[in-house]
Amino acid sequence: MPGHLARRFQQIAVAVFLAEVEAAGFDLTPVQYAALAAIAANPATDQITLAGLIAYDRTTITGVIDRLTQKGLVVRRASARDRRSRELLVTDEGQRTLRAITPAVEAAQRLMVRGLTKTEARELIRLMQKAIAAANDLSRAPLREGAAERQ
Amino acid sequence: MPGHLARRFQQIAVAVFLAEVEAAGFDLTPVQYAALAAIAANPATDQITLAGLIAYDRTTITGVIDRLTQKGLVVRRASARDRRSRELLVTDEGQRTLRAITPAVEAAQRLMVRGLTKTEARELIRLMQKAIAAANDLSRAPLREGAAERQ
DNA sequence: TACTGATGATCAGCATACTGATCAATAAGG
DNA sequence: CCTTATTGATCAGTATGCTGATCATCAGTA
Repeated sequence: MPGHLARRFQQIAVAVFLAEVEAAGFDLTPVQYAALAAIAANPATDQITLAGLIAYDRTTITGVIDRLTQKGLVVRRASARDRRSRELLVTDEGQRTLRAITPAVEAAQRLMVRGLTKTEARELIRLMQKAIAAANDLSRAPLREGAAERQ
Repeated sequence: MPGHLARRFQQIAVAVFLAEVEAAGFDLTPVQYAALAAIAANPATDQITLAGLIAYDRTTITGVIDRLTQKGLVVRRASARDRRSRELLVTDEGQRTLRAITPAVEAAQRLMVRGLTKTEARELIRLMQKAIAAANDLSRAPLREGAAERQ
C-alpha cells in the first residue's frame, strides 16, 4: 500500500526533524524551516510564488508566515508595484537561525533513512522524485518552478 | 531532501485518494479508510491496539472513530472484561462500503506511482518499508504488530 | 472610462497529528 | 485490603493541509 507507506514515512520524517531540531535548541517545524529557507533563497517574492516553490497550499502559507513573523525570523513588506501582494524577507535573526540549524536538519535527513545503504537511499530519493514529478498536478498545491524556468 | 519528498509524496497520495474515492461516490478520507479496514480485519479490538496496528496516535484515533461512528460505519461497544476500553465493530453498512470502495482505493494506489514502471514501483515500496522499519520507534505512534507476532 | 475577469491574500470550517493533562478503571505490590 | 503504578480513553491546545468564500486590487477590453 504505497499510500499507507507515504503517510508513515512522512510521519517519521516529521518526528525525526522535530527531535533533532529541538535537541539543537531550536523551535522550528519542517514546514517553517522549508519556508524560511525558500524565502532566504528567493528574497522579496510574494506568498503565492513562494507557495509554488515549495508546493504549499496558498491558504497554508498564510499561517506559516504568520508564525515565522511572530518568531521574528521573517518580515512582510508591502509591494510597491502591486498593493495586493506582500514581499517576504528574512531578518538577520532568521539568517542566523538558518545557518545554525543546518547541521540538525541534515542529521534528520540522514536519520530518516538510517535503515538504508547510501545506494538505497539515493534510489529511494530518485524514485520518489520521479513519482512526484509525474503526479505533480494531481494535488491542489503543485510545485511551480521559478520564473526563470517557467517559460 | 528526503523530508521534503516525503511530505510531497504524502500530499499527492492524499489528493489522489480523495479524488478517486469521491469520483466513486464515497466520502471517506485515507485515514478513515485505513481505520475501517483495520477494524474489519480485527473485530472487537480496542482503540489503542487498533492505533498500533495502523500506526496512528492514540489521540488521533478518537476523532477518526468519532467520524466513522457518525457516518454509521462503525460502532463502539463497551468491553465486558475491561470497562475502560471500547471494542470496535464494523456495521453492515461499513462492510458494504468497504467492499464497494475497494476498486477506487486500488486505482488511487496505482495513480500515485503512475510515473514509475512496475519494477520501480515495487522497489519504491520495498525501500520505504525498509526505511520505515528501521525508524519505527522514532515517532510517537509506532507500528505495533498484532498479538500473534508480538512475542 | 466602465466593466469584466483574474489574482494576492485572508478567513471560516473541517480533518489529521502531535504534546501534555486528566479521569476512570485495572493490575501489582506489600 | 489498600496503596501505587499503569493503562484506555478523552480533552485542550497548536500546527499543518485542504475546500470554498470573500475582499481588494489589478489587467484587459469594450
